[in-house]
Amino acid sequence: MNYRTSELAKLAGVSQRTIRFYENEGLLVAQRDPQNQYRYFGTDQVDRLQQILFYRQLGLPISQVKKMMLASDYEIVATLQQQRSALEQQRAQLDQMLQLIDDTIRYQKGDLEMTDEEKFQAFKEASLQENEEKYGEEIREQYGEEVVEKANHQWISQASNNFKRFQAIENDLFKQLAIVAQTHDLESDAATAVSVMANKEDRDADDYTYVESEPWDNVTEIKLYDEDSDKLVDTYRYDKKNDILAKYDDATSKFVEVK
Amino acid sequence: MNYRTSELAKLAGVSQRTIRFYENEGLLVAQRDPQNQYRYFGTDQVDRLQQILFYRQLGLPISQVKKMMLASDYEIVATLQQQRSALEQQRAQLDQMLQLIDDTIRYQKGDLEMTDEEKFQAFKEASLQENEEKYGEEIREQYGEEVVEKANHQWISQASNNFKRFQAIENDLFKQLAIVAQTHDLESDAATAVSVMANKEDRDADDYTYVESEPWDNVTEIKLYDEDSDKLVDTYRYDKKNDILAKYDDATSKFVEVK
DNA sequence: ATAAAGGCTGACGTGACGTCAGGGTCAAGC
DNA sequence: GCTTGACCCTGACGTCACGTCAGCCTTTAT
Repeated sequence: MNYRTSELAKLAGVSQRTIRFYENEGLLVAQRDPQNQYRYFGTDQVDRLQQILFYRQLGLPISQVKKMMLASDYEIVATLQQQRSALEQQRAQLDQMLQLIDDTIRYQKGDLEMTDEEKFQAFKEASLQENEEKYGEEIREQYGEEVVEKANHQWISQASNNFKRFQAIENDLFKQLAIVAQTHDLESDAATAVSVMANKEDRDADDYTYVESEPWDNVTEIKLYDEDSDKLVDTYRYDKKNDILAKYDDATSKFVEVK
Repeated sequence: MNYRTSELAKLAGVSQRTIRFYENEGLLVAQRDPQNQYRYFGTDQVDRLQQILFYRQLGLPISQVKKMMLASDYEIVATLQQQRSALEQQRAQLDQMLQLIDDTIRYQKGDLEMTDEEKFQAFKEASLQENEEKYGEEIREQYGEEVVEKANHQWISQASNNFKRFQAIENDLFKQLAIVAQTHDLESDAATAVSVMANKEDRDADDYTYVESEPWDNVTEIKLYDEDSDKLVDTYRYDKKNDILAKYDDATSKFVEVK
């Protein structure tokens, strides 16, 4: 059974360009129709392509894949193990980034119950300690004191920067949200404001409320109540992942995207 | 305090190229010495650079970073949330890869304890067409939950491929090349055979030999020796990319295209 | 016979820089 | 004053794994 470029591409779920690229690189071998230069791939090439995609999936660069296709079992396992530890390292880095974002976002939560000084101190200490406990030893062993000190310094500095920024939020965000709730003006700026607020805990105010949500929840429901009657006015859903704000429409009983 | 390019670079732990790149992109602003065009960065730019690197560390592309530097606090937090879920997705993918590698290594290690005959049995039973019918559809799908099965299949598949190649050599190509070497008939079919053989390791035979070559080498040199005298008879060069077979001409000391 | 569909080969684009090459500038030592 | 070496600058090309044309030829369907 012979496949043409497009067929093999469809079979493997990759683009034709990818097939031709692999063939050019020597990873796949095609027979050519002498008449029109069309490529024809045999069944063996289907397996080969599978093999290639398998290695690519693991994040190996093409150059490595080439070697893998010729390597002995032993070499293959060795490379896989190497790749494993590389991926593990990447995962640790991702965890660190997630922490960084969470810390940055969560910072707003405990905000209100502390004085500015306390907040800053707590943030500073917590972050540093966490980082130290988690990664301090490893990093120190690997890179030495200086780099760690420098990293810590940068962290504090960064925290300070972020803190300053959130101070700005502190000063006017709540006011803005109050305005949003009153005017029901949920266009661009307001929508964004709501999305920010959506990360807060349950809160009561005269004229609005919103459900609790963690930073990692992808969809948040926000309910707006009338100032006096305490009656539900509107329900919104914010999809953080796709940055879509939708409003509940009573008529159709569905959520309709806002703006 | 003003920093020069190299100083700022050292301070932030990035390359000079990075600094200049950011300045070109408008992310950093430098004053220039009118005499020599040297860049000078103020302390505000140090903060800015830190901010940039913070966002870059979170994996945001430069285009996003640009927006972030101008965005309101609300928009910044919203973006951070989006980025968080993106990073989480990446982490899930990494976990999947790690699992995939682990399973593969486990399989491979178990595989090593199998005798060659057992291996042979494993793929002998399943013909290629069967494999294709069985797994052809699955190929189209993204690697999902049946990742392990597929990985295992691929290992068998690879073993099968190796075996088939070996079989092909023994049964057909080797003899073909022998014929080629004897008759010196290097027309199309022969050329193809040679090109296939060129992908194999060094081998000795009575009447031919060929140099080692990787599949991605574009030009392969093939040397043919006399059966008895072991004397070099001809040297060929096969250009895979352009599918040109050339023969070394002693008279002109050049390679001349065959056919 | 014509049009649509599909194949081919270049060749440029992507992102965030790394890495020259070629040339000007500056401080120090002779 | 001159050389040396350490800096600085600006293009411009290289990286990686393809995506995306553009231009042209062939096959297939109507």
